[in-house]
Amino acid sequence: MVKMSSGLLSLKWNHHRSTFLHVLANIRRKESYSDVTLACAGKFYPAHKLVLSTCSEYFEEMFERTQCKHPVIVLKDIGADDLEALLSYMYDGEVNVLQENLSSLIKAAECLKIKGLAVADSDPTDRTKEKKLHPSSGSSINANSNINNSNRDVHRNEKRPVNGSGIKRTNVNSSFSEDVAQPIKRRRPDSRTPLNTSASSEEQEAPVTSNESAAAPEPASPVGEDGNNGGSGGESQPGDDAKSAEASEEANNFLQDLNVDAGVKAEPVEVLDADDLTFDGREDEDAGPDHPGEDLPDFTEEKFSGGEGEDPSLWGGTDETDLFSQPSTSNFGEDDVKKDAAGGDKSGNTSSSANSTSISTRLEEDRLRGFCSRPGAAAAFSASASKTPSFQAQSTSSGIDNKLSSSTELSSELSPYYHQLHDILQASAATTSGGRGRGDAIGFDELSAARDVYGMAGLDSNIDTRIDPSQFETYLTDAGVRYYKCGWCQYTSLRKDNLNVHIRRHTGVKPHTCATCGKKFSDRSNFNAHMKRHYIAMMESSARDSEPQLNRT
DNA sequence: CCCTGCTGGATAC
DNA sequence: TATCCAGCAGGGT
Repeated sequence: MVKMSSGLLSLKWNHHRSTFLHVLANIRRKESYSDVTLACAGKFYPAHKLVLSTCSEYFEEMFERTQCKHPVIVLKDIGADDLEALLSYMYDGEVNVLQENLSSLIKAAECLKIKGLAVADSDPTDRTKEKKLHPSSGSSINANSNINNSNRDVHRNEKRPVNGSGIKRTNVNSSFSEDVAQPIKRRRPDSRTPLNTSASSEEQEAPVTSNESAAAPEPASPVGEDGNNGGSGGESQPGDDAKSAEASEEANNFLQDLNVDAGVKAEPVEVLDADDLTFDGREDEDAGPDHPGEDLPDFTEEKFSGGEGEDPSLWGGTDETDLFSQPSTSNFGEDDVKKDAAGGDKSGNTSSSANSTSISTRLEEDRLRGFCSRPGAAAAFSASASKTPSFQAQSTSSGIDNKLSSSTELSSELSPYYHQLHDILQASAATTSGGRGRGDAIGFDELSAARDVYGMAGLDSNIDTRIDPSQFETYLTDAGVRYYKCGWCQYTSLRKDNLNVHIRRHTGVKPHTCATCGKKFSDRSNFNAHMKRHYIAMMESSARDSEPQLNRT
C-alpha cells in the first residue's frame, strides 16, 4: 500500500495479474461462464467473449455484430490443434508450438486476427508505441511464448471434453438460441485444385439476412489439406481425459479435413410470420470441404483379401463430411404451429379453429423455398444457377428444381400450387427423360451377399445412435400433427428417425464403418450401398481374374 | 428406433 | 457413368 500525496491510498494487489491468469485458466478448464462456443473440425470449444474479443479484433467485431447470447462460431479452415493452441495463447498468454506447426498456427492466427500473433500487439497502457508484427516472421511468437519443441503434446492435453458422440454442444437444451450449422453437400476432393478456392467463391455468394450477423471474415488458409484423415491424422489423441479423447478422436477422425465457414448466427427471431419470410437462398451450398480418400480405391482381389486386418490407409482411409455451413436464422413458420415445449403433446388446447395450412404442405413449401429440408435441393439451385447456365434445358428433376427455385427467387413468394407444379414437372421429367441411370441402385441380393462376405455389421457400438433430445425441438401444428425441427438448421421432419440421421450430418457422428476400407457413414443406407459396391467390385474382379483360365481351357 | 430401398443433386473420371 | 451425400418413406421390432 502506498500513501499518495493527496491522501489517497493506493491499494495494490501484488499478484493481481498472476491471479487473473490463474482464475482465467481455471474458468476455462471448468468451462465456467462460457458464453461462446467455437466449433472447429468437429470439436466444440467453450470460450468467453471477453477473452476472445480482447485478444482478437476479429472476434470483437463479430460479437459486436451479433446479439446472440451464446453464439456458436464455426471456424473454417482452421485445424483443431491450431485453434487449441490459439486458445491457450489467448488464455495463458503463451503457447508452445512445434516449429513445423508454426506456419499453420500463424495462418490460423491471421485468420482470426489474434493480437500479438497476426496483428499488432500494442501495449494498451502505452499508446505511443505500436509495433507491427509480421504474421509470418515468427518473431511475435518468440516475443510471447517459449517455444519448446520438447513439449510435443501441449495442444492435445488441452482437448476440451466432449460427449459420447464426440461432439459437445453448449446451451442447446431449451431453445436453440445459438448458432446453427446446416448440413451441406459434400465437395469431392480434387488434388489438382486448391482446396479452398471454390470455398471462397461460394461463400461470398452466401446471402446474409437481417438478423444474421455479417459473415465473419473467412479464415483463408487451408489446414490439414491431406494426410490428416484416416489412420494418420486423428488416430492418436493422447490426452488427460481418456474418455473425452476417445470420443473426440472419433469425431476428429471423421472431421479431420472438415472445412467450415466462419460465421455466427444471431438469436432466432421470436415468432416470425411465415409470410414475412422472404426467400433469400439461404440454403446455399457451402463450399464444402474436400475429402481426401473419399473415393473408393480400385477394387482388386488383392486388397479385398486383406479383409478386416488390412491397412485401411490402403483404401484411402476415412472420409468426412462437410457439416457446418452458412448458419441460418429464420424460424420455420411458427405461426402455424406451436412448439411442443415439453416434448409432449399439447394438442389439447391447440385444436383449432384456425384454418391452418397442413404441416406437410408447409414443410414442402418451406423446403422448396430453401428454408428447410433437403438442403441439396436448394443448394442445387444456388450452385446450378451460378454455374450451369444451361440448366433450364434439362428435363431431369434437377432442372425442375432449378426452374422452380428460380421462379421462387424472382417472386420471393411461392404460388400455392408451387409444390403441385413441382410434382407435375417431376412426373413429366420422368416420362421424357426415361429415367436416369444409377450406379448405386443395387438390389437386395447383392446386399445379402455382401453381408455374407463382409459381415456388414459396421455399427460402432461405442457410438450412441439415439437421437439427442437436446438437438431438436418438437412442435405441434394446430391440427395436432407433431413434427421435429433440427436444432442446427431449419430442417424439419415429421419423422424423428429421419431427423436423427439428419442431425448426424451436423454432429459428424458416423456410426457405420466399412470394415474393408475404414470409410465411415452416418447413414446406414449409404453404408449398405457402399458395402454392396465393395462386393460387386470384388465379384467383377474375380470374374476378370478367372477369364484367362477359362480361355486357356 | 432401426433397416432398407429409392431418389435426386453433386462431382470425379 | 460411378460414387457419394442427403432426404424420404415403408415396414418391422
